[in-house]
Amino acid sequence: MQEDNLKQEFIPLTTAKMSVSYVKIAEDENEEEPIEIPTEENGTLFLSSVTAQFPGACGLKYRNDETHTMRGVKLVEGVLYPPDQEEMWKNYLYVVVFPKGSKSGVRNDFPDNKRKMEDEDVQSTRSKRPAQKCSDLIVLGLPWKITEDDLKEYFAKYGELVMVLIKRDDTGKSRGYGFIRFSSYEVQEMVISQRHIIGERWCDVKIPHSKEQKPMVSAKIFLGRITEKMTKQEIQEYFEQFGDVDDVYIPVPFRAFAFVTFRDSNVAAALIGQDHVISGVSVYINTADPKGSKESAHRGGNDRWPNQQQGFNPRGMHDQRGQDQRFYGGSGPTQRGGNGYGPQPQPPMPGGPNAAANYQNPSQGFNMMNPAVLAAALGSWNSMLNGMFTDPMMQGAGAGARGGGAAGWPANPDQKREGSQSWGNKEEKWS
DNA sequence: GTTGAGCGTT
Repeated sequence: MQEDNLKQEFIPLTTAKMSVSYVKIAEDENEEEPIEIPTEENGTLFLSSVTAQFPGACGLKYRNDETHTMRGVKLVEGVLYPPDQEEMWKNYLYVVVFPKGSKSGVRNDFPDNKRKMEDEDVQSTRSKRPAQKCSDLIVLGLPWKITEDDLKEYFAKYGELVMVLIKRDDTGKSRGYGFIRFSSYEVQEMVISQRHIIGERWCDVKIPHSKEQKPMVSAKIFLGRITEKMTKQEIQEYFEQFGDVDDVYIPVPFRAFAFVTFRDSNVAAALIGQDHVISGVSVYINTADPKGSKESAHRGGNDRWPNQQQGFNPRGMHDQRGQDQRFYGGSGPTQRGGNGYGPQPQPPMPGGPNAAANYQNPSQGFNMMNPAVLAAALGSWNSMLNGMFTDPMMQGAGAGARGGGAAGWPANPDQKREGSQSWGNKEEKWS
């Protein structure tokens, strides 16, 4: 019978031998130029493939033909499933879904989409490397038998992993928890935001307690004396010259101040204490005081800054493939000399090397060669002379010690004692 | 050889 024929022709997803196809995806429906992303061989689409192009994405939706409403795409454990088993992804244009209230950032807040974003903006939007914001994550509730490979396999669906580790006792038995680390902060947030089933057990991924103290270096500055006429865009555009701006926040009942969050906390740090003129208005910059609400405008430079440890990773353990440690170029004046860390000779600052040396404690590896930071620092020259300069970097933050901890893939395969583990083969790219 | 909230070497 006909029906049987039809049935025979139907090939289940699992066994389908389909050639790789592409799915059109864009950030919104009106996008002129969608990106085509390849599916897996069975027709599914890894969310990680999507986040590779759209950092921070947590799903897909599309407008279906019949009801003309938006439909979400089925997502299970990082795998997106085509809406139709026969027609698969069809020719729909899929729209990226971002987590609610998440840092998809300033870019969506522009009132007029028509205005093309500046190159810098595009760069920061497309950048897949939010750099140093990732932290190790603890995975609780693991089945005893799970191995690092299993963990790796499970979480690789979400994004690029940089470290996987399962805690064991002396005998090699799993303690039922482990640590992982992603290279993308967006992925990290997404993974944390949901529960996971790993080997038949519910597992939670959290920021470990040992890390909670370090609230991610503050890249936020306080901006005082702004006027009501100033817009977010205006402020953002101004500060982009010093580095990528992640967010600008202006309290709604106007209160004459705002917050600007940079991508690089060093840029923020270098701006502290300065006066800037934006559209003819003199504004002043201070620390954002992340903690309580201490109205501290004039402090003698004892504001406690969160530890700077994560900022510059001396061993670069989480960037295996030379992800950029260079900073945002292009905006700063001169200086592109070395991209190294650590002790730098006094940068050629106008006005005297002594002051420069004073500005930076070389042992902290504060990188004055970063054009953006340098630019910001140059701007603070006046404030320095005025004695208003506060040096958050001088705090002995002890950048070493703990930072390099247990992260990184096992340096030597010998680490895998107790048979069941296997770091075996495909580790080239990880080591 | 067991167990099921927690928090990572050396």
